[in-house]
Amino acid sequence: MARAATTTDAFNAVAEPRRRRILDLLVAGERSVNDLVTLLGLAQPQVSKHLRVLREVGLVDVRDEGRQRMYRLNGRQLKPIHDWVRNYEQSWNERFEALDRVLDELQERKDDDHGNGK
Amino acid sequence: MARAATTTDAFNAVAEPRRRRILDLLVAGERSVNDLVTLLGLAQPQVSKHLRVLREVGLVDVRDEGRQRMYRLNGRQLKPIHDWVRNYEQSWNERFEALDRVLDELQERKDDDHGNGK
DNA sequence: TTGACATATTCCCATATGGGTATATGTTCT
DNA sequence: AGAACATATACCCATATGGGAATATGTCAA
Repeated sequence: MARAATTTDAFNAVAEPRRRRILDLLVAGERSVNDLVTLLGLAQPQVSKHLRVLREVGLVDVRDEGRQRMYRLNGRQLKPIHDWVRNYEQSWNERFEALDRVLDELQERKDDDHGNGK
Repeated sequence: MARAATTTDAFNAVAEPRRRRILDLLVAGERSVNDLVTLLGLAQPQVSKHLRVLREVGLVDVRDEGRQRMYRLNGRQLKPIHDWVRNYEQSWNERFEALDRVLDELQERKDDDHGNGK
Protein backbone atom coordinates (compact mmCIF):
# COMPACT_ATOMS: atom_id res chain seq x y z
CA MET A 1 0.00 0.00 0.00
CA ALA A 2 1.06 3.58 -0.46
CA ARG A 3 0.29 6.67 1.48
CA ALA A 4 -3.40 7.24 2.17
CA ALA A 5 -5.17 9.47 -0.31
CA THR A 6 -5.47 13.12 0.55
CA THR A 7 -9.20 12.68 0.20
CA THR A 8 -9.31 10.01 2.87
CA ASP A 9 -10.18 12.36 5.68
CA ALA A 10 -9.65 15.86 7.02
CA PHE A 11 -6.31 14.90 8.55
CA ASN A 12 -4.86 14.05 5.18
CA ALA A 13 -6.55 16.89 3.33
CA VAL A 14 -5.28 19.47 5.76
CA ALA A 15 -1.70 18.24 5.79
CA GLU A 16 -1.10 20.33 2.68
CA PRO A 17 -0.34 23.94 3.66
CA ARG A 18 -2.01 25.52 0.65
CA ARG A 19 -5.24 23.81 1.53
CA ARG A 20 -4.98 25.21 5.03
CA ARG A 21 -4.48 28.67 3.58
CA ILE A 22 -7.59 28.23 1.49
CA LEU A 23 -9.59 27.35 4.58
CA ASP A 24 -8.07 30.31 6.38
CA LEU A 25 -9.37 32.57 3.65
CA LEU A 26 -12.79 30.98 3.58
CA VAL A 27 -13.21 31.48 7.29
CA ALA A 28 -13.91 35.13 6.54
CA GLY A 29 -16.68 34.22 4.14
CA GLU A 30 -17.51 32.92 0.70
CA ARG A 31 -15.01 33.31 -2.10
CA SER A 32 -14.99 32.66 -5.80
CA VAL A 33 -12.23 30.56 -7.29
CA ASN A 34 -10.72 33.58 -8.96
CA ASP A 35 -10.68 35.47 -5.69
CA LEU A 36 -8.78 32.60 -4.15
CA VAL A 37 -6.39 32.42 -7.10
CA THR A 38 -5.55 36.08 -6.64
CA LEU A 39 -5.31 35.95 -2.88
CA LEU A 40 -3.17 32.84 -2.87
CA GLY A 41 -0.99 33.76 -5.81
CA LEU A 42 -1.29 30.27 -7.22
CA ALA A 43 -2.19 29.00 -10.65
CA GLN A 44 -5.89 28.50 -11.24
CA PRO A 45 -5.77 24.75 -11.99
CA GLN A 46 -3.93 24.01 -8.77
CA VAL A 47 -6.45 26.00 -6.79
CA SER A 48 -9.28 24.09 -8.42
CA LYS A 49 -7.54 20.84 -7.62
CA HIS A 50 -7.04 21.76 -3.98
CA LEU A 51 -10.67 22.81 -3.78
CA ARG A 52 -11.69 19.46 -5.17
CA VAL A 53 -9.87 17.67 -2.38
CA LEU A 54 -11.46 19.92 0.20
CA ARG A 55 -14.85 19.29 -1.37
CA GLU A 56 -14.39 15.54 -1.35
CA VAL A 57 -13.73 15.47 2.36
CA GLY A 58 -16.57 17.87 2.98
CA LEU A 59 -14.44 20.71 4.27
CA VAL A 60 -16.00 23.16 1.82
CA ASP A 61 -19.31 23.55 0.06
CA VAL A 62 -19.96 25.12 -3.32
CA ARG A 63 -22.67 27.33 -4.63
CA ASP A 64 -23.21 28.31 -8.24
CA GLU A 65 -23.37 32.02 -8.82
CA GLY A 66 -23.64 32.71 -12.52
CA ARG A 67 -20.44 31.64 -14.12
CA GLN A 68 -18.63 31.72 -10.81
CA ARG A 69 -18.53 29.09 -8.12
CA MET A 70 -18.62 30.37 -4.60
CA TYR A 71 -16.85 28.23 -2.06
CA ARG A 72 -17.54 28.34 1.61
CA LEU A 73 -16.15 26.66 4.68
CA ASN A 74 -17.75 23.69 6.35
CA GLY A 75 -15.87 23.51 9.61
CA ARG A 76 -17.66 20.47 10.96
CA GLN A 77 -15.14 18.16 9.35
CA LEU A 78 -12.40 19.79 11.38
CA LYS A 79 -13.97 18.76 14.63
CA PRO A 80 -12.38 15.29 14.63
CA ILE A 81 -8.97 16.94 14.42
CA HIS A 82 -9.84 19.32 17.19
CA ASP A 83 -11.17 16.50 19.33
CA TRP A 84 -8.10 14.40 18.78
CA VAL A 85 -5.52 17.08 19.44
CA ARG A 86 -7.42 18.36 22.45
CA ASN A 87 -6.40 15.26 24.37
CA TYR A 88 -2.81 16.44 24.17
CA GLU A 89 -3.44 19.98 25.23
CA GLN A 90 -2.03 19.35 28.68
CA SER A 91 1.08 17.73 27.28
CA TRP A 92 2.70 21.04 26.43
CA ASN A 93 1.90 22.57 29.76
CA GLU A 94 4.51 23.39 32.34
CA ARG A 95 3.72 20.50 34.59
CA PHE A 96 4.33 17.97 31.86
CA GLU A 97 7.41 19.72 30.66
CA ALA A 98 8.73 19.52 34.20
CA LEU A 99 8.21 15.78 34.13
CA ASP A 100 10.10 15.69 30.88
CA ARG A 101 13.00 17.48 32.49
CA VAL A 102 13.06 14.98 35.33
CA LEU A 103 13.18 12.10 32.90
CA ASP A 104 15.94 13.75 30.94
CA GLU A 105 17.91 14.24 34.13
CA LEU A 106 17.53 10.62 35.13
CA GLN A 107 18.75 9.63 31.69
CA GLU A 108 21.81 11.85 31.95
CA ARG A 109 22.64 10.57 35.40
CA LYS A 110 22.53 7.02 34.13
CA ASP A 111 24.81 7.95 31.24
CA ASP A 112 27.26 9.47 33.70
CA ASP A 113 27.25 6.30 35.78
CA HIS A 114 28.23 4.34 32.75
CA GLY A 115 31.08 6.75 32.10
CA ASN A 116 32.29 6.62 35.70
CA GLY A 117 32.30 2.86 35.65
CA LYS A 118 29.38 2.50 38.11
CA MET B 1 6.94 18.34 -6.91
CA ALA B 2 5.22 15.51 -5.13
CA ARG B 3 3.41 15.37 -1.86
CA ALA B 4 5.28 16.85 1.08
CA ALA B 5 7.28 14.37 3.12
CA THR B 6 5.62 12.91 6.17
CA THR B 7 8.55 14.26 8.14
CA THR B 8 7.89 17.81 7.01
CA ASP B 9 5.83 18.76 10.04
CA ALA B 10 3.39 17.44 12.60
CA PHE B 11 0.47 17.95 10.23
CA ASN B 12 1.93 15.49 7.75
CA ALA B 13 3.23 13.07 10.35
CA VAL B 14 -0.10 12.83 12.08
CA ALA B 15 -2.12 12.30 8.93
CA GLU B 16 -1.32 8.60 9.18
CA PRO B 17 -3.75 6.90 11.57
CA ARG B 18 -1.25 4.39 12.92
CA ARG B 19 1.00 7.19 14.00
CA ARG B 20 -1.89 8.80 15.81
CA ARG B 21 -2.58 5.51 17.55
CA ILE B 22 1.04 5.38 18.65
CA LEU B 23 0.76 8.83 20.14
CA ASP B 24 -2.49 7.84 21.81
CA LEU B 25 -0.66 4.99 23.48
CA LEU B 26 2.29 7.11 24.51
CA VAL B 27 0.04 9.64 26.17
CA ALA B 28 -0.32 7.18 29.02
CA GLY B 29 3.42 6.94 29.47
CA GLU B 30 6.64 5.55 28.11
CA ARG B 31 6.57 2.41 26.02
CA SER B 32 9.15 0.12 24.50
CA VAL B 33 8.96 -0.70 20.83
CA ASN B 34 7.89 -4.24 21.59
CA ASP B 35 5.10 -3.00 23.83
CA LEU B 36 3.87 -0.88 20.96
CA VAL B 37 4.16 -3.74 18.52
CA THR B 38 1.98 -5.89 20.74
CA LEU B 39 -0.53 -3.19 21.53
CA LEU B 40 -0.88 -2.10 17.93
CA GLY B 41 -0.83 -5.53 16.40
CA LEU B 42 1.53 -4.36 13.68
CA ALA B 43 4.78 -5.77 12.39
CA GLN B 44 7.86 -4.57 14.23
CA PRO B 45 9.58 -2.94 11.25
CA GLN B 46 6.52 -0.82 10.44
CA VAL B 47 6.30 0.33 14.02
CA SER B 48 9.97 1.29 13.99
CA LYS B 49 9.43 3.18 10.78
CA HIS B 50 6.47 5.07 12.14
CA LEU B 51 8.43 5.88 15.25
CA ARG B 52 11.21 7.23 13.11
CA VAL B 53 8.85 9.66 11.43
CA LEU B 54 7.49 10.75 14.77
CA ARG B 55 11.03 11.19 16.04
CA GLU B 56 12.06 13.27 13.05
CA VAL B 57 9.27 15.76 13.60
CA GLY B 58 9.98 15.80 17.32
CA LEU B 59 6.67 14.28 18.37
CA VAL B 60 8.42 11.61 20.42
CA ASP B 61 11.67 11.29 22.33
CA VAL B 62 13.67 8.15 22.93
CA ARG B 63 15.57 6.86 25.88
CA ASP B 64 17.85 3.85 25.94
CA GLU B 65 16.99 1.29 28.55
CA GLY B 66 19.26 -1.70 28.20
CA ARG B 67 18.48 -3.36 24.94
CA GLN B 68 15.15 -1.65 24.75
CA ARG B 69 14.32 1.82 23.55
CA MET B 70 11.68 3.63 25.51
CA TYR B 71 9.64 6.10 23.53
CA ARG B 72 7.74 8.93 25.09
CA LEU B 73 5.45 11.65 23.85
CA ASN B 74 6.55 15.19 23.18
CA GLY B 75 3.27 16.99 22.78
CA ARG B 76 4.76 20.40 22.11
CA GLN B 77 4.86 19.72 18.37
CA LEU B 78 1.11 19.24 18.38
CA LYS B 79 0.50 22.77 19.55
CA PRO B 80 0.65 24.26 16.03
CA ILE B 81 -2.15 21.92 15.01
CA HIS B 82 -4.15 22.82 18.04
CA ASP B 83 -3.59 26.51 17.46
CA TRP B 84 -4.62 26.26 13.84
CA VAL B 85 -7.75 24.23 14.32
CA ARG B 86 -8.80 26.32 17.29
CA ASN B 87 -9.64 29.16 14.93
CA TYR B 88 -12.37 27.03 13.45
CA GLU B 89 -13.88 25.91 16.71
CA GLN B 90 -16.83 28.24 16.34
CA SER B 91 -17.50 27.08 12.80
CA TRP B 92 -19.25 23.93 13.96
CA ASN B 93 -21.33 25.72 16.53
CA GLU B 94 -25.06 26.10 16.23
CA ARG B 95 -24.96 29.72 15.24
CA PHE B 96 -22.76 29.05 12.24
CA GLU B 97 -24.70 26.01 11.23
CA ALA B 98 -27.81 28.15 11.26
CA LEU B 99 -26.13 30.53 8.85
CA ASP B 100 -25.29 27.56 6.69
CA ARG B 101 -28.91 26.56 6.61
CA VAL B 102 -29.92 30.05 5.54
CA LEU B 103 -27.44 30.00 2.70
CA ASP B 104 -28.62 26.58 1.61
CA GLU B 105 -32.19 27.82 1.62
CA LEU B 106 -31.33 30.83 -0.51
CA GLN B 107 -29.59 28.53 -2.94
CA GLU B 108 -32.60 26.24 -3.18
CA ARG B 109 -34.95 29.14 -3.69
CA LYS B 110 -32.85 30.33 -6.58
CA ASP B 111 -32.84 26.85 -8.09
CA ASP B 112 -36.62 26.77 -7.84
CA ASP B 113 -36.85 30.13 -9.63
CA HIS B 114 -34.87 28.69 -12.48
CA GLY B 115 -37.20 25.73 -12.62
CA ASN B 116 -40.30 27.90 -12.58
CA GLY B 117 -38.95 29.97 -15.40
CA LYS B 118 -38.83 33.23 -13.43
C1' DT C 1 -23.65 31.97 -33.17
C1' DT C 2 -19.39 33.68 -31.70
C1' DG C 3 -16.33 35.18 -28.33
C1' DA C 4 -14.79 36.28 -23.68
C1' DC C 5 -14.72 34.81 -19.17
C1' DA C 6 -14.70 31.32 -15.06
C1' DT C 7 -13.73 26.93 -13.59
C1' DA C 8 -12.69 22.02 -14.00
C1' DT C 9 -10.26 18.22 -15.98
C1' DT C 10 -6.57 15.69 -18.35
C1' DC C 11 -1.91 14.30 -19.18
C1' DC C 12 2.94 13.93 -17.96
C1' DC C 13 6.42 13.47 -14.44
C1' DA C 14 9.50 13.30 -10.27
C1' DT C 15 8.93 11.94 -5.76
C1' DA C 16 7.86 9.83 -1.25
C1' DT C 17 4.99 6.57 0.71
C1' DG C 18 3.87 2.24 3.60
C1' DG C 19 3.77 -2.65 3.56
C1' DG C 20 6.54 -7.05 3.34
C1' DT C 21 10.62 -9.55 3.92
C1' DA C 22 15.27 -10.02 4.94
C1' DT C 23 19.02 -8.46 7.29
C1' DA C 24 22.05 -5.35 10.06
C1' DT C 25 23.19 -3.31 14.56
C1' DG C 26 23.35 -3.44 19.40
C1' DT C 27 22.78 -5.49 24.06
C1' DT C 28 22.48 -9.04 27.54
C1' DC C 29 23.29 -13.71 29.17
C1' DT C 30 25.80 -18.02 29.51
C1' DA D 1 32.83 -16.11 21.96
C1' DG D 2 28.20 -17.40 20.77
C1' DA D 3 23.21 -17.39 21.25
C1' DA D 4 18.97 -15.00 22.08
C1' DC D 5 16.62 -10.94 22.21
C1' DA D 6 15.29 -5.88 20.80
C1' DT D 7 15.31 -2.59 17.43
C1' DA D 8 16.60 -0.33 13.10
C1' DT D 9 17.58 -0.33 8.26
C1' DA D 10 17.62 -1.79 3.34
C1' DC D 11 15.30 -3.26 -0.62
C1' DC D 12 11.40 -3.90 -3.71
C1' DC D 13 6.93 -2.38 -5.31
C1' DA D 14 2.23 -0.36 -6.25
C1' DT D 15 0.27 3.89 -5.60
C1' DA D 16 -1.16 8.78 -5.15
C1' DT D 17 0.75 13.11 -5.10
C1' DG D 18 1.19 18.21 -6.70
C1' DG D 19 2.99 21.11 -10.19
C1' DG D 20 2.81 22.70 -15.17
C1' DA D 21 0.63 23.17 -19.46
C1' DA D 22 -3.03 22.35 -22.43
C1' DT D 23 -7.70 21.75 -23.02
C1' DA D 24 -12.61 20.78 -21.90
C1' DT D 25 -16.98 22.44 -19.94
C1' DG D 26 -20.17 25.90 -18.79
C1' DT D 27 -22.06 30.65 -18.69
C1' DC D 28 -22.85 35.32 -20.08
C1' DA D 29 -22.84 39.13 -23.59
C1' DA D 30 -23.12 41.04 -28.24
